[in-house]
Amino acid sequence: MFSETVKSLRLQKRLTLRDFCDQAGLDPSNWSKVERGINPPPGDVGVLESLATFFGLTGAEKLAFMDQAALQRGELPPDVADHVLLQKALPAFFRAARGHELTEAEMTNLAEDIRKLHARDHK
Amino acid sequence: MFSETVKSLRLQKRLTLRDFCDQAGLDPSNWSKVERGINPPPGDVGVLESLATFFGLTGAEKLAFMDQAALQRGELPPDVADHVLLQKALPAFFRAARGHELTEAEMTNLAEDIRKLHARDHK
DNA sequence: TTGTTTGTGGTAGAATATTACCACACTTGT
DNA sequence: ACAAGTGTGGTAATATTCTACCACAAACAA
Repeated sequence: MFSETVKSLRLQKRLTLRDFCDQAGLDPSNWSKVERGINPPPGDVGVLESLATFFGLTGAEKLAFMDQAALQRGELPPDVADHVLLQKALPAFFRAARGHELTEAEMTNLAEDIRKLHARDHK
Repeated sequence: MFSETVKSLRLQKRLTLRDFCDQAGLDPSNWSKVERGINPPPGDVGVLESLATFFGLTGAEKLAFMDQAALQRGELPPDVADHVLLQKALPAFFRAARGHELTEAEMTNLAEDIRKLHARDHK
């Protein structure tokens, strides 16, 4: 997820791994492993933000980027982690989905339904 | 969440903190902080499982217990963490809820709606 | 071949996070 | 007052995670 994303973003900029790391202030060896999912994404939010800036990500794109990093680390995004009410909904969400074999399309639909539900509840 | 849960479970068994820790093989000082949310819940799954067993939790109760521990640590439950398809839905879920002030009741409804949606999609 | 550039593996060191130890204050009971 | 039991604060020790360094192999070029 995060690994594929950062690699593809780097390649879009036509940068070699070393050049990219030079410009972004990262260690090439470590980053090579990050891009392959061997090492975890950086945990430091500052590093992630500078990466997002480097790639020109803003708004929703940037948020998704940060979320991907957290999720690949097996963590909750920081703003979710201290969103008390949202956290209360998460166990129910896990319960609903756990143990089911869902196709990717079904999952996408479910996610979209959630969004719509939310919009309806708050119109 | 986890902190309140374990404290209330211990009190239900009418155990002092020290007695409980003796029986469960935990350090009283650390556990005191865990019950107050100062120290994080144990990260070791084995420890959590033996706690669940000690409290007589099984099935859904046990899962919820494990989820609470992970969430209070700001982590995803391990089985969720490597549930690829579920992970794909999470960013959408975060996006849907982020930045909104939801009442607890609304959150509960949302969670319930998710459950129903899921059931419908798979009937 | 020789030199460069690319990505990668292994691992030591640093940085963090977790746990355990010890001493203390506060109660309660004798 | 004393003793025993309760929970807690501070911090040292430990364990874990993360990062950076170095050397290497493959591909490519001169």
